[in-house]
Amino acid sequence: MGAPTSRAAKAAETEAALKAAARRVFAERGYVNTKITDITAAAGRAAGSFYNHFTSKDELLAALLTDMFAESDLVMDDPDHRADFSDRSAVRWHIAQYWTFYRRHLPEMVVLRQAAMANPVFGRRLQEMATADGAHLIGHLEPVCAAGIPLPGEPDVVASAVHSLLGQFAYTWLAAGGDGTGREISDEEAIETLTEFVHPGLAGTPPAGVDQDR
Amino acid sequence: MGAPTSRAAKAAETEAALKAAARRVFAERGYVNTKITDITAAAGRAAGSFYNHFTSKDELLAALLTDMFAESDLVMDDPDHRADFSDRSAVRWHIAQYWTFYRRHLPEMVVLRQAAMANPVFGRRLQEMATADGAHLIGHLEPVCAAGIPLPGEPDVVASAVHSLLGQFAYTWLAAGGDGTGREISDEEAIETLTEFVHPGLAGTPPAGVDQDR
DNA sequence: TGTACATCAGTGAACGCGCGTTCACTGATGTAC
DNA sequence: TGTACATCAGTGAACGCGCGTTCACTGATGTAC
Repeated sequence: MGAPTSRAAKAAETEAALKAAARRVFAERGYVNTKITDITAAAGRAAGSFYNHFTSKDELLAALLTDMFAESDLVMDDPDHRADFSDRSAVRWHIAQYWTFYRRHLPEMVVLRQAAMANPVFGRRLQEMATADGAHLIGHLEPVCAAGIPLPGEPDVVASAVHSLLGQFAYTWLAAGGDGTGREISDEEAIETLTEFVHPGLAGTPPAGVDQDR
Repeated sequence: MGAPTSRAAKAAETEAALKAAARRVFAERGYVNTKITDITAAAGRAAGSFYNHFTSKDELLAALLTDMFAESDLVMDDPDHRADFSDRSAVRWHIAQYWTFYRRHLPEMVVLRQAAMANPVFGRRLQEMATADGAHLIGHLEPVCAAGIPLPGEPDVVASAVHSLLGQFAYTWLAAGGDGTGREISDEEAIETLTEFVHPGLAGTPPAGVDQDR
């Protein structure tokens, strides 16, 4: 920020301004409705400036995604990361990570979803994300299987179900304005409800509060 | 079909041909990537013909949705429709209905999703669908609550979670080509896994196969 | 340190492609007498 | 039943808007001597 001196610094600043502006404008109007001049205008630059940094809107999005994935790799290295999904707090931790990650990267997540529908390249990108999350999840389901607890189905299908639930639920409440009744949801309530909903099905335990000796 | 005689019949046939062509082309290229001339070409008509029947692509989509919702109202009147979600087969029936409906109306469901992201009118339409499904679901959760079984959260949030799961899972496997591993899924496996995943969390019962007296 | 030239980020008016939309025309169906 | 005219679905070439993209230009930063 401020007044950059060197050329490289000025260029970097403009590029960052374009990215930041794109995140804001994407969040407001969505990907397809955003014109390149909307981005440059929001960044306070001339239209032509865009092409000094990106060849297209798609490439700008790809750059935003690269930034995002770099961060997501860091999250997975957190020492609180525990493996056994029969442990409720391990499930909760993962759900909380997903939820807060989604919130932090709302523009990217929403736009990726949108771009995936129009452009196969981003479609594959989104699918790869799902595959990676799935593989990770399947790893955590191993201890459950090993304990002889029956899953609701094949591990990969169960993983995809969990991923579907988290992804769409987060999109609905964080991006699409909820269920249409005007209700809002707190992070706490979202994470708690999802945990309570997912955990019994995965860990083979009855939901909290159900009488177990009858 | 064949050679229509009256003007009205000919017009109706063209309109039907445009709708049918739109469904096909939408399914192939998606909504935003489909040009009006793609639709007319697929229907074997001239470009100008389109405007005798619809003022825009959006209006054509609205017409397709109207047809679809008319059918969805019928489905709900099925006599097999049972209310108590502590009954596993009632849950399964609803999931099966949703799944097969999604499959039958794949083009509409996919396109609505896509259009909802670019056009607030369709965004509201999709939200209304979710609200209606939610209200319906909440009705079925009443008996569960009445039996003193704790739900994973507030009924409206739980309803939205179920809706999220079904909607995204169906989209993933029916429209987006699965989880990226090339795996396919049968109707039977999808419905069974979803039921097994959802039912324990809703009905307060442990998943099938878990030893209950320990 | 100073001067002359080169380079490069940024500018914004202008260009041009793609696609939605129009409209004069055609030929078939409907109506009047 | 026949003729003359009106209506209307469909046609497709042409028009024009919107927006992505270019490019000659500006002024500041960097380099050579």
